Amino acid sequence: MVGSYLERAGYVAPLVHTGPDAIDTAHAVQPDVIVLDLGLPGLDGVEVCRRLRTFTDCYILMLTARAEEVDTIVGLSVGADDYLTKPFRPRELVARVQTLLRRPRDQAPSIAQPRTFGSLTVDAVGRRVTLAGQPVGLTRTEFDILALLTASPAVAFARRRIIDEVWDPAWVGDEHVVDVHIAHLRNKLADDPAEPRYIDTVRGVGYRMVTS
Amino acid sequence: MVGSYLERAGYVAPLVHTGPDAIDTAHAVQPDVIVLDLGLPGLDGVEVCRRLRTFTDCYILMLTARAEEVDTIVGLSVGADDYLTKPFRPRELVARVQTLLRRPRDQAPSIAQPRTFGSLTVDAVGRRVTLAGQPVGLTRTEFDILALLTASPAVAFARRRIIDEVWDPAWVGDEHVVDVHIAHLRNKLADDPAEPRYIDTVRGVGYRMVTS
DNA sequence: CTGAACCCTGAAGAAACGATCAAGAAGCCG
DNA sequence: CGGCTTCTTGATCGTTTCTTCAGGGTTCAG
Repeated sequence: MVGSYLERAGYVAPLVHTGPDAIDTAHAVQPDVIVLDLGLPGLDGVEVCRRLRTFTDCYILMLTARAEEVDTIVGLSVGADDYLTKPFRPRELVARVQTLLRRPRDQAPSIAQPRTFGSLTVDAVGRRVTLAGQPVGLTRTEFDILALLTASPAVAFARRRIIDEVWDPAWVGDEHVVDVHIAHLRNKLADDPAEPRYIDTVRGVGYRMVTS
Repeated sequence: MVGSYLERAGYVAPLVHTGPDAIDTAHAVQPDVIVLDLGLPGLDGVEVCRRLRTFTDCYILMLTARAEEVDTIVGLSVGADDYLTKPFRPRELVARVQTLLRRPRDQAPSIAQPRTFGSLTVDAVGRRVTLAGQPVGLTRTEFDILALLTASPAVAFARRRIIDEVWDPAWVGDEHVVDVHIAHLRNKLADDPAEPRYIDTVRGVGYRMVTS
């Protein structure tokens, strides 16, 4: 469906159905735009995107399932230029592609690099955290909070903001859940709240990464 | 809602509510991104977009009602760079804006920068204050007052105004609480009320940043 | 010059806040 | 369906922060 609409709009649109094929084909044809379905079998779509970004700076338009909004945010941070949530209308897709092609090109695509804070390393794409080289086992929520904080280390995040981004804006409940997860995080990172090396408490507001 | 989310994300986001206002404001502030609601009264949103394009090449993100797919196509053809259909989640909007701003631009994006007054630096997003490079530990209220004053250094803020903005318009109590917090602030900033370098007393009114 | 209004500041009680723990609920995996 | 992990709630405790109050200084108008 995607391919036929793009071709009817005048584009040459080779189709592949697996992640490895996508990477091979991208190498071979050097496309201007890649429409990437996150539901691709054989390899995680985000991972495909990251790999594509290692050798091409062409536009990447992601297709995601409506349910996973988090994916879209990750997608954009991983180097995608735009995304569409399913179900979408074919004309929308075509319009997006056209818009992308009207744009000037980015010379330096931003690949989500692992971020380091002292001996702490946060790999947002691989969802891995290491402390002094040792892997740290974090739960999903703990990781997401840490990923959010480390993504913008200069920003003081309000509890509500953390909830909006990590949970869902529609979430209802006590904002201080965040505190508990932060406590667990600090515990696992051997971080003393009174003398924090990683996570700062911003009293009356929320939390922020320590930037010395 | 749109404005508050963008501001929380660190952007300066003036709000206007009619098409003519949008055009005037765009002329005045030369924005990096315009978020344009197609449902704007007073002028057809598409027409507003067309007129904006006559004098600016900033990014335009359109907000449209889900029902009108045609609008989105027209919108893109008329010069919008992206669009979102309502209802959308605030995070989506912020992510889209951020993606737009990651694109190569002629000028640097105007993300809220730390403000400096002599050797005083106020970082509103990170909620950090430094004096001659040294971090200053402010309480929430102290910081909020300073952030308010520095946001509009030319404005003399009445005590009541400060309370409305920093506390809550519903707050009841003695307006002169502000004085106490100002005193603490001045103390921490080594600011002498008789010879203020940062915070001026406006007798009978309130306080204002020193503008030398 | 003088009184009244206004402002500054220190101190102390009151309120708010954050860290932590434990227990129950919910979710996930086999 | 269990067993296990993870999440959420609620309560407690120590600490920080806010507010009030009062005394004393400063400014301004008459």
